[in-house]
Amino acid sequence: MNLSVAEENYIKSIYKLEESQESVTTTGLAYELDTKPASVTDMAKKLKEKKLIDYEKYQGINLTSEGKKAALHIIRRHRLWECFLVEKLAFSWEEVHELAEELEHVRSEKLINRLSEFLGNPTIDPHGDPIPDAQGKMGKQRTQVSLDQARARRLEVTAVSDKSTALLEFLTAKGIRLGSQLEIIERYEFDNSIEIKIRNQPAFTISEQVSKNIMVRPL
Amino acid sequence: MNLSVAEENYIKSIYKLEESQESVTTTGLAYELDTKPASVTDMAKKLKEKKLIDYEKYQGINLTSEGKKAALHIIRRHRLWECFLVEKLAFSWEEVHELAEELEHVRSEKLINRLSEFLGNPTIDPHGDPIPDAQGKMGKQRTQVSLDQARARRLEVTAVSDKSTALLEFLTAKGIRLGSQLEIIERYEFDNSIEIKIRNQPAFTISEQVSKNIMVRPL
DNA sequence: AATAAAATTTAGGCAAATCTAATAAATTAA
DNA sequence: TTAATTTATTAGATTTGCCTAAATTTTATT
Repeated sequence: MNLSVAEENYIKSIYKLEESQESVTTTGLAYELDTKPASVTDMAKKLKEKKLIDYEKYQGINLTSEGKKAALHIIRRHRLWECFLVEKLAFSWEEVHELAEELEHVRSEKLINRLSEFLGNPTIDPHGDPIPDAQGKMGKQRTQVSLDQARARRLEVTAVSDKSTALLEFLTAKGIRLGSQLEIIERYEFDNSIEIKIRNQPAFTISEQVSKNIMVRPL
Repeated sequence: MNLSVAEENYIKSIYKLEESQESVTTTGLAYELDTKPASVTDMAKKLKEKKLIDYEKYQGINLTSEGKKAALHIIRRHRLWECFLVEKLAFSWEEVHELAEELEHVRSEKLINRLSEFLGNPTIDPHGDPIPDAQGKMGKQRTQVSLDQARARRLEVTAVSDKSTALLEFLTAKGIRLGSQLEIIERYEFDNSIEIKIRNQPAFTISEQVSKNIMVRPL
């Protein structure tokens, strides 16, 4: 199956939305891809034709198993390039997403498998997300919840959902990275902000918007 | 200046043709890009508009100094990726050209400069071609001639002009690579074929078509 | 110099991916 | 359960990059 860059981006976004939400809507996908609903409808017809999605007028969009397989291959490429950029070229985690968005569209099984090998077949990327293997199989996500819903008091950061430079720069500035050990000091019901503390540094407060995007596991 | 992939490929091909020939014609460029003359005319108008080429109807095409600068940046990306593929991912020299054709279109100064550094700032690529530096400056090509025109008897292979898999596989099969030391045994005027010998291996004959594409320097 | 041949350009079209504006369906609210 | 609102789709254009066929210009030949 030969996909255009545009088609690959649609498949990837549909996968991403399916992962978090229940249903993928025309408007939601348009928002995710920074395009217009009319464009999404057009592309939906094409992807249905290629049997990558199930789609009926007004009924929303779902990846077929073939679509899912395609998505996992794209995600594999994306995450392996992110690893390369961070580990070999010393980029920081907030810089790699945009670059990987471009590199992921170079379609060569051999290239990507060699790259994986070169990197020691990593299983998680710089944002804590699992990397599908050559067959598209993804290691179980470690049981993790977002920080705003965590029940334990002492937690370890396992991943970050939002890959925007803005969030990642903020986290870096606050000293939060993968593996950071946090202690919840206080939860403020008014705006759902949380006061947290890392090691023996002074405590600070983060908004709900931020805590929703930090994935953690109890320590 | 933001160039599309198509525009970058045109610029690169024009540069390549200017390097070898004297004038770049519509038909020649169409052949190089595996497209039609009419398409070249269309694109010529666009590139002229962008001040990357000098172009007047029926008068052929020439890169402006800005066009040349753009070409050197693309070539730098191409050749650095080739180095990466060969040195880090263990690809052979006949496999890397096609992959680099795709990777070269990822436009990030930072990425390419980090990559260069990671590779130890190489100055020649796996086919013996010089790599432009970050400013687009290229180290002088070592004085080299193609094998069919070489006057000395003992020669060293410094580069290969044609990057086709077909030629490179042939050379590999014959044991010819960068740095190989050749001895010319005989030249046959009839078809301009040449009998050569490497080290203490048996001599063999290569066609003019092949020898034209092997660059050498006298030993 | 006139004509034939080759090279180049123009005209008109097509496919991909997008857009805006208009329409239709589904959902929510009154 | 109508009406209002939101969501989704269609219709019709646009841009980029390419094409074929026809026309034009340049170059080569007699």
